[in-house]
Amino acid sequence: MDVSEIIENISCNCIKMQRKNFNKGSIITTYIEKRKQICILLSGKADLIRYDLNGNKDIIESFVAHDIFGEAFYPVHTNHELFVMAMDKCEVLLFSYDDIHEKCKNNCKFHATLVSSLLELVLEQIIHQNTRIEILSKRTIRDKLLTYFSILSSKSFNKNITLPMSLTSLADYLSVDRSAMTRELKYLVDEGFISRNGSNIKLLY
Amino acid sequence: MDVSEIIENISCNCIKMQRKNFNKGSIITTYIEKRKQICILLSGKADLIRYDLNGNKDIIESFVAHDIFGEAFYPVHTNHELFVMAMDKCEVLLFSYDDIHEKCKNNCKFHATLVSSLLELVLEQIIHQNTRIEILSKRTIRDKLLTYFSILSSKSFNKNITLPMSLTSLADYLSVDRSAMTRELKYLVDEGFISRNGSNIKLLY
DNA sequence: CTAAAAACGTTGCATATGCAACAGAAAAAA
DNA sequence: TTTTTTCTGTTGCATATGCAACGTTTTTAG
Repeated sequence: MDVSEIIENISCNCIKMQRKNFNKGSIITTYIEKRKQICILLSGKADLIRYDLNGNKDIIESFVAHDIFGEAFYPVHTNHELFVMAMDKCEVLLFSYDDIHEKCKNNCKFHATLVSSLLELVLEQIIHQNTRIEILSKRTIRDKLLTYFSILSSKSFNKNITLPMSLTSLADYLSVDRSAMTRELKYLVDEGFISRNGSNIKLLY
Repeated sequence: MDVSEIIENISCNCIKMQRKNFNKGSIITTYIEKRKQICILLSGKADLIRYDLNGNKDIIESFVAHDIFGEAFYPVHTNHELFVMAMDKCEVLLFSYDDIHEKCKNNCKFHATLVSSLLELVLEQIIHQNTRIEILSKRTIRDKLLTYFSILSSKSFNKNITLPMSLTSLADYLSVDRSAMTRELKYLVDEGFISRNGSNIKLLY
């Protein structure tokens, strides 16, 4: 079962699922006091955001269709306020992990397959996170960029890649200063590691 | 069902599971060509290791009992060699995600509960990773340390914390230079943010 | 179309941090 | 025990990078 089938089977009466629509800019959920909530983004784009102690906005994660998120994925003692904001018109499936985890009274087929497809979605999520960790654990902007590029490149089997986000967002994703990143991009071009035309980048190594 | 129950029920005949023992220093698995492998560490300690292009050893993750790992959690196009090495005597459960994911022919109870408890293990894993990402995305050593400390502190509800690993390992976990980290620790003491006695640290803020 | 907002490219400067090297302390192995 | 290995604390130095500031270009909204 894939996500679309989950939606079709939403009628299952042992699990309380909500399907909601959100307009751009509205809050889909906050990570406060809904410990077991899980959300699946059916369509649209949404960001997991925090304002840190200095008041700076951090985009912690960006979600697209079929991504899974929710307070269930965060430690109990999350000391700063996290919330997910719709960056576009969004359609979201919301439910509680408790409902999934408890044994289904009706032993319904839907329940079992839902758990199974959830597991699959979550595995996807882990892969994303491992990728992110791999990049973030590089110590220089250069290494972060090159690692990011080579992951993009190996995904598409192509030395020519197109950045899927703005440079501003990329800097945020890599957790580096935007201007420092631009500078490093220039160096990479100057030293012949890459060529670049806007967001089209060619790996020359 | 928790992990120990999984082990007891290993007799399930629809899923091929192996239970193996490893001595300190031996390779538990490599992340090459076993795309769907999942491992559960039943006891012991193990590290996910890579030698990067410069020949430097990277400890990407450290696993303890009940942690879950395997190539299934990594992107298909992992261009560097990853392997898991036992850091102690280890007991490991190995199986393939394919076996889990395919519909069980016998519709056995074990299969369903295994998927369910796997989901739980994987959720734990995601929480760990989110924590790691939160720390790694801080831009200074100071912020990484303080974030790490405050997470430790909120877990134990105590301003006095004991580092659960050596400073050398911590520097690796935070992806920073060890000597630079020691220096920053000293600054934090000097400026009155923390007091420290070996690996016992008291948060003064 | 026009106005507003966001993204981009650039630069000077201060400093945080990686790196190398070393010696002493602590822990592990023999 | 003794020996060996790992961990720790420190420092000098070069440089990578955050930060602030600015004008220009591109995108979005009205």
